[in-house]
Amino acid sequence: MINTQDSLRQFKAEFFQALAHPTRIAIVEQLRNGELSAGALIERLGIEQANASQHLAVLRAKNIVINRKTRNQVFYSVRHPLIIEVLDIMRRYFHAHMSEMVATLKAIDKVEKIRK
Amino acid sequence: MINTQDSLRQFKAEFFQALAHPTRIAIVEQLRNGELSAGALIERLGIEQANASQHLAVLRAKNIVINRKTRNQVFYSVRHPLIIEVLDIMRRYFHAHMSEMVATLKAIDKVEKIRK
DNA sequence: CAACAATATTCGAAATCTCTTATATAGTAA
DNA sequence: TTACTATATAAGAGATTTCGAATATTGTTG
Repeated sequence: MINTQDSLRQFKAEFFQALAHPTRIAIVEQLRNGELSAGALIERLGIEQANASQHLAVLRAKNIVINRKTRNQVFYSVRHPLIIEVLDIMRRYFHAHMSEMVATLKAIDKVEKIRK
Repeated sequence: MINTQDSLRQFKAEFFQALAHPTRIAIVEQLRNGELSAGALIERLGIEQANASQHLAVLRAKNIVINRKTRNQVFYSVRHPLIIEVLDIMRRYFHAHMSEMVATLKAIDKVEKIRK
């Protein structure tokens, strides 16, 4: 038996899966300030053309990016501003996380010094 | 050459990966209002004990949940409130997404009707 | 101690993901 | 048409994820 809750979780899981790769996160971040062509993305990220195209296909499949074809170029952009918002929260989370990790390392260091 | 940007993206990707499964999202959602024992989670989610334990291990490894052992039980809780915040944004994103999907379906439906 | 309860870990098979290489498609220009 | 540019897709190998079954660990109780 499948309910709305399950569908919602499935949806969220697929969304997270789509962003669960450094290259795809880099793509979305590059598109933060507006659209870029596939070629521009490839140049900025310094990755293989086929690889970039595959990652873009993943992001497209999950509706995280949309594309617009003009002449023989394809321009990509982030489909919804909330996606950028999620990444921003992640940055805050990362910083909070990092602070804690640094604090923990300092504490360990202190203990090490006392031991000597 | 590895820089902070890359580490940050790696970190974000691993975080997303950790949440990229319906069961793990369900776990975090169950822990939204406070800690629960592993047993309580298993009961609420209706999944295999070993499976739950494996998913909890993934969430632990990425510091998304923390645990506290008391007697012969283990109580889990979400480590950082920003994680809940991310899921909340996801809910908003989902709803925005759904509205668009419904709108699209209605539009298609309208076209279908006009055709007949 | 033995038996039990709660949870974690290991193992192996199936599914999924990621990368590189090769090829296909579509638009443009000569 | 042929050649070229930009992008997408297919195919296959290797890595990772996921699950259930079995087993291990740890704390409790009699």
